[in-house]
Amino acid sequence: MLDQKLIRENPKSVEENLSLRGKLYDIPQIHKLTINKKEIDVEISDLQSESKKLSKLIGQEISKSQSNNSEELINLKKKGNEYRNKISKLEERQRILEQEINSQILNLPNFPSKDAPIGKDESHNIEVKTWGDPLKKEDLKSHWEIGESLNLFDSIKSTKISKSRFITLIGNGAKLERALINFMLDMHTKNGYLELIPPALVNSESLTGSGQLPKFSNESFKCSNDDLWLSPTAEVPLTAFHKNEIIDPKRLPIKYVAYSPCFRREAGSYGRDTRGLIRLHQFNKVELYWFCDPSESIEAHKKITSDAENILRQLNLPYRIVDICTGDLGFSSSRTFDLEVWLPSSKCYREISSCSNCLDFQARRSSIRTKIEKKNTYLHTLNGSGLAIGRTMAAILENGQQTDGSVKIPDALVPYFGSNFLKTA
RNA sequence: GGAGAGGUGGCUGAGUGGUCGAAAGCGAACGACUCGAAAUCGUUUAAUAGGAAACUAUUCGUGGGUUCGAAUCCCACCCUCUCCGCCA
Repeated sequence: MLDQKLIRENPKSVEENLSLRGKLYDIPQIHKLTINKKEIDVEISDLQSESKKLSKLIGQEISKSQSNNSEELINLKKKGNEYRNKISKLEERQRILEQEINSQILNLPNFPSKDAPIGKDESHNIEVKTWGDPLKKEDLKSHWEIGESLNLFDSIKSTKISKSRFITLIGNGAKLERALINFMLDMHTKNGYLELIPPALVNSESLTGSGQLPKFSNESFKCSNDDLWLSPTAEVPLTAFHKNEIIDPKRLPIKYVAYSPCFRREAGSYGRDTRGLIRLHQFNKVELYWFCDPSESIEAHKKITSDAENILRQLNLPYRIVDICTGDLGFSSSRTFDLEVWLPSSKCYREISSCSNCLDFQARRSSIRTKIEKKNTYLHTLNGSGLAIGRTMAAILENGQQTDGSVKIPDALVPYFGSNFLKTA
């Protein structure tokens, strides 16, 4: 959430900053509302002050005179009543304005960072680094072909259970999924992250706090009888974990790693990635999350990205890092580095992790602060996948495929998986 | 799901219509004493919004209501605890 005061006092700069995203936002409109509300705030405060003084006076008079319906008292009460009427009328207007302003501000995305490349869409994203040698050969199988031949998962049967875009992992497929989760959690906890397993269902307030609501209600599954949603990413419960808190600066940075299932409706993606493990309504993910001092978030962003990268290196999967341009940035993010893993069958890099610096955007929405020189200050939050499990499995299957149809398991994963190769049973 | 109890500052906990943003204690900070410390004594110690400041307003789970005036009375909701039921 953007700072209401900033919009009131500096609407031009807000508008300029947001325009980098390549969309129009009606800041003058909101600006007018905030000015209007401010006037009413002052007016109400003045009237309340008067009314409070009067009430005290009445109290004093009553205790002095013993009787409580002298003519003087009746007049004073009448005056008090007038105050009350005036105030409640103003408060009504204040409430409406507040709601209007709030709903508009909650729909404004974060400011893009000055360092993010300027551009309209993903074609303007910048590749900043590549690692490893992308496997380029003809006759390479897709991961879903490999999965089928090695009987690792079944999507057809899963449509009976649920619908399309769900998967059932089978035998070694299930075991590989489990191995990947454990491997990643171990790597990150050794590296200073505290492990959390948060609830998979989250309430509306939590989704609003991290930026999924109100704008993207279409992208999450909602429970019909409760104010609960299936969490689309552990970023949501992790942000909400410290909602409405003032965190001792000595505790910062706080670094969490969380395994969680993630649920996404994938509305509007009909026909894309319909096969395999790339785009599912339910997938597992290990998520990294930082709460840090505002002065340290740029460094933290580099660190969280390299912590995610570390997993890809350990697994020996070729990847690249992409600096997301202003027009392609997610709603809550000011700067994002995507990690993209090489998928030989489609001869391209696919996103496997998105590492974002949200600055104080989520912290303000969720009211998470720290003390800096005795002043309460919104801290900064960062998140990054470390990594998406399904896509990692897809990458291992495709990059590790052998001519005999088996798949080589990356060395670092062998202790977790229990053997060097995936073969037909 | 049923019955009961309760939600007050960093914590414990008093407060059932008036000067209560809230006693007392604990904790914390600072000062005195001390070579230093402990103990003791003294002072200070909630947040938010606005304001350069003085100060003003709001906040006793949340939202409404009654009243000149609400932590206190009324209504709705949320949450926690205990007991019963059900259950992995």
